[in-house]
Amino acid sequence: MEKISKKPATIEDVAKIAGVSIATVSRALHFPEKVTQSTRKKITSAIARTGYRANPMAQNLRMQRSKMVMVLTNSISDPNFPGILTGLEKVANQRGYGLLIGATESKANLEENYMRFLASGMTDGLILLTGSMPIQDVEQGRGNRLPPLVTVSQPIEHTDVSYVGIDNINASKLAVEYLLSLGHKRIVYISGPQGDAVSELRHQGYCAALASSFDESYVWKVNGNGTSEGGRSAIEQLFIKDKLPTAFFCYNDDTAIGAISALQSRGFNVPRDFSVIGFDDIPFANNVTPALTTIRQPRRQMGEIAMNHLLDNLPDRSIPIESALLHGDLIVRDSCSTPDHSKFK
Amino acid sequence: MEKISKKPATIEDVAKIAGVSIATVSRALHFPEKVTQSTRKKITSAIARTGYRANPMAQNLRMQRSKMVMVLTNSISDPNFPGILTGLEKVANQRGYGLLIGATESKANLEENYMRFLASGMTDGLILLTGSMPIQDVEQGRGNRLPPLVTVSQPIEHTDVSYVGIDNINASKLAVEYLLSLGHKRIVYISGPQGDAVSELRHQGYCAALASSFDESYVWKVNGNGTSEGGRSAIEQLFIKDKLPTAFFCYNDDTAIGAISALQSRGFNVPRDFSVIGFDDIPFANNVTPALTTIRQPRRQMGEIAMNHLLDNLPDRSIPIESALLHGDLIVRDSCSTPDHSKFK
DNA sequence: GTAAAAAATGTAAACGTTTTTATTTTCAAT
DNA sequence: ATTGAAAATAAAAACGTTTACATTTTTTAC
Repeated sequence: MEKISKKPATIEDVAKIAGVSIATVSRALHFPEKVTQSTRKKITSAIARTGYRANPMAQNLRMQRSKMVMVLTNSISDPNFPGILTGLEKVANQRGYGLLIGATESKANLEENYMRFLASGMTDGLILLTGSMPIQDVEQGRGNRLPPLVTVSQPIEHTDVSYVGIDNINASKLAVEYLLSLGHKRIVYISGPQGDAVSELRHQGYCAALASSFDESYVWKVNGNGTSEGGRSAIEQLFIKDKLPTAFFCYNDDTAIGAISALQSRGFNVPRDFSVIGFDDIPFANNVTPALTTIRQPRRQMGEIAMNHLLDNLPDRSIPIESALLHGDLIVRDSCSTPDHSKFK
Repeated sequence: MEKISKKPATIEDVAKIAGVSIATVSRALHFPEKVTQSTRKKITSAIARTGYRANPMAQNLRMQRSKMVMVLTNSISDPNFPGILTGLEKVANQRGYGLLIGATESKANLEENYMRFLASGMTDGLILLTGSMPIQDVEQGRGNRLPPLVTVSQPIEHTDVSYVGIDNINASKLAVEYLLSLGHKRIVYISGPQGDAVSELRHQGYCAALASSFDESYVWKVNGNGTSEGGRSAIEQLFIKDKLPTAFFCYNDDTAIGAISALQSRGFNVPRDFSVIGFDDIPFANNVTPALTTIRQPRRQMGEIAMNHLLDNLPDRSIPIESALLHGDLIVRDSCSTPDHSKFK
């Protein structure tokens, strides 16, 4: 039995046992080539004997860093969040960083809390999923600015920060073109929340796809809010009109699922009577009936790219503002088919 | 304009401006009553002028703590995870702690990584969702044991640690009794993964409910694996037999959804032909057709209780081992009805 | 064998706090 | 006024590292 001390071993204990100075121990750990083989051997055996682990707090204080990255989201329950987080976590862990998570619930006071946290230097970097730049505490111009950051999924308007996400315009175009290729002519876009930047982009893609086939009179938008409830009420809203579309392109899968549910409770069959296409490919898209045709977001990959990008640029804060636009794949399942022209007109 | 220095202000800057020693500044911050009103005023104004924020790294080093809690899960994509995490995060944030997340993906090497991290003192506490005690590095009896921990959702066998979860036995009993009350007699339990402790408990609850009505000959278990695929294949497996049940009590909602999907593709209607009840009340349980009758786990609340319990006992490590068993509520939706005795027998 | 250069190691100064101990100031009681 | 206690403050010692600088040891070249 070694000496049974309650306190964990320090670098000093190791140095004493190895018969060298603490500086040499530190060097042996960080620059093994700068230390003679023989002393290196003594040190490693001393480390083994003591079970020494460098105290990260002391390291962080000395090196003015934290080895922590914070990821800030509006809601942990966002269906896209787990996938992205998985990617973020994987590379953070690989590269020796801890991943802190924060949820603002879109509340200003919570966001402020996290800003304090970030400004205090407790994090080396920030991954933003909130879609908006956090309020900067203007009073404190001093040194407590935000750390280097990368935004993911939700672009931030008119700001010069790195962004990782998918090419919403082209992905949406892909979806709508698929509907067109099935023969649909009257396609409604059920939007996300009002003013949502991503919803706007997806609408643009929708328009672009229609533009190459028809004229403007075909673009047709109904407001949702990003939830299944929103999709449901969009359908209700639409059924007041006399003219109906044959297909729906939805802001996201939740919306699509709500829309399908509303159509079904009105006695319609999807995809026979109406085609519905979603966006995101959330885990449940495949478990819903009919299985949802949708656009897949490579969530995990987005997380990995974002974290790598952030970490790459941590040492020298010379972050080259850069956007990675991944492309979304069309996942064909069972919620779309050719329109039944005989039925509606 | 104040002096525009790049570095954030330290306690020393504040002390200098206020004309006192750094000790007094520290005291003014932590024990305001121990400092004269007049000097307190000088100090607070100096703090305001400099925009001083205590450096948490230095505090942590000095105070031998980290103000961090790690939550370790097998998979971030577990449908129960976001809810629990939301609760954990909320109170951690409220109480000034950072929440680190780690995903083991059930891989030993990753788990080892996190163990190193934990042992290094980078975390003051641990929330375990993995359902198993992490492998302790036996070589290092020294000081790097695990921090205080609380397990959530997944109980850990024969170990004396605090646990927060729901009363699986009684909740399952509730579910099965509901089926019995509808008139079902032949009820199958579709289990979770082999050897899963929670699945075992739910099976016990199932048995208990049957025991009060019938004899043992009615208990009837089919193996799933906790995924919708598992639920699907359990159904297939069952249909080889000549005798069929009228209702299914499933280990979890994923399993139930798979089972329903399998029944539907065989042309049956749920709940007319078969009743299916799930467990968890995952977010999608309400969006599936038919909307799933299930047992709700108060995930958020579980997270809150667990984190409060952990944090309460951090100062003095006198953790009283304590289990909080919440009760699960039956959420009646559309996947169960009275059995159609005329049809099957 | 010696001087110079190179390599290895040691010393000590940070990093920014909290807290123990020592000192000064205030105040009450004589 | 003087003493003693109490209250407020200051000085200094941690906490455990990394690293610039100083010193010693080894190697190289003559």
